[in-house]
Amino acid sequence: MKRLAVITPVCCGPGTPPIARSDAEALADRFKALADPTRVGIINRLAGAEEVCVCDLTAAFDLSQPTISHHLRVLRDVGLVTAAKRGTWSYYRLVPDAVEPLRIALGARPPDGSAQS
Amino acid sequence: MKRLAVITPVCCGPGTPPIARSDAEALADRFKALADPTRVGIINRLAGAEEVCVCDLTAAFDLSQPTISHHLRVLRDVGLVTAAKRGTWSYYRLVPDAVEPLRIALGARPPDGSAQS
DNA sequence: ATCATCCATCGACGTTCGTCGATGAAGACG
DNA sequence: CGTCTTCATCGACGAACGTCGATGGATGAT
Repeated sequence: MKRLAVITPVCCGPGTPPIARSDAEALADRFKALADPTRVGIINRLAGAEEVCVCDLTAAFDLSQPTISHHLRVLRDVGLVTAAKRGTWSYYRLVPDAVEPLRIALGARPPDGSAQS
Repeated sequence: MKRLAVITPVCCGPGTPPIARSDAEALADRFKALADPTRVGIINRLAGAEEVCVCDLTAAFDLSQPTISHHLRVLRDVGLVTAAKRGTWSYYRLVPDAVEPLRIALGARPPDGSAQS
């Protein structure tokens, strides 16, 4: 399991001090979780539906079931997705609060009120 | 050198068809370039200034000069930054158009007119 | 109880990655 | 010219990653 620190200010601006090492690591861990086409595809599917069953993902990706399970674990470990087991099936969904710091790090304005120098 | 295809629609929405494999690969390549704390730090510095000299980066990161040069090459290869050599020095800057598809893939609304189903 | 389905974990494999020291090209300055 | 500085490339090495087949636990159906 990873730490998943709450990433503090994070972004840009001509006068802003450079990012802290620990924040850069936290961001890099999340970006690393997105650094694979299959995981990008999984995230994309999760973004298009409330919830997705693992069985649908194994069907969609032409990879072995353990491989899909592995990718889901990577995404879970950095907090980008959560799993919920109901009956025999596991359902995954996105965690918007984990995605947002990434957008901000890429220069997106925070959606509303947030610390901004 | 990598392909750097123009990433087409890309995002989300309940009825949207899943992302194409090639688009997922193009996105993953860019995310992979961000999947390292040092490169996140470099991008962050580039976001905070018009241009940054390589000499400043080697001074800032406590890594060897070849290592910094390697990280810059990774970022260049995916088109996230560009280099300009003036005299003895090389200056790097961000390429906003390469960063934007990543924001969009993470669910940020495109800033103005863009294809959106 | 038996069997089938869904899915997570394990162990192994080839590949890719991050880092370094060494080297060399290009320009600045005597 | 020769010498320094700046930076990119090369080659090597250990660590991390993506993939798979095999295994096993949980649940549901017969």
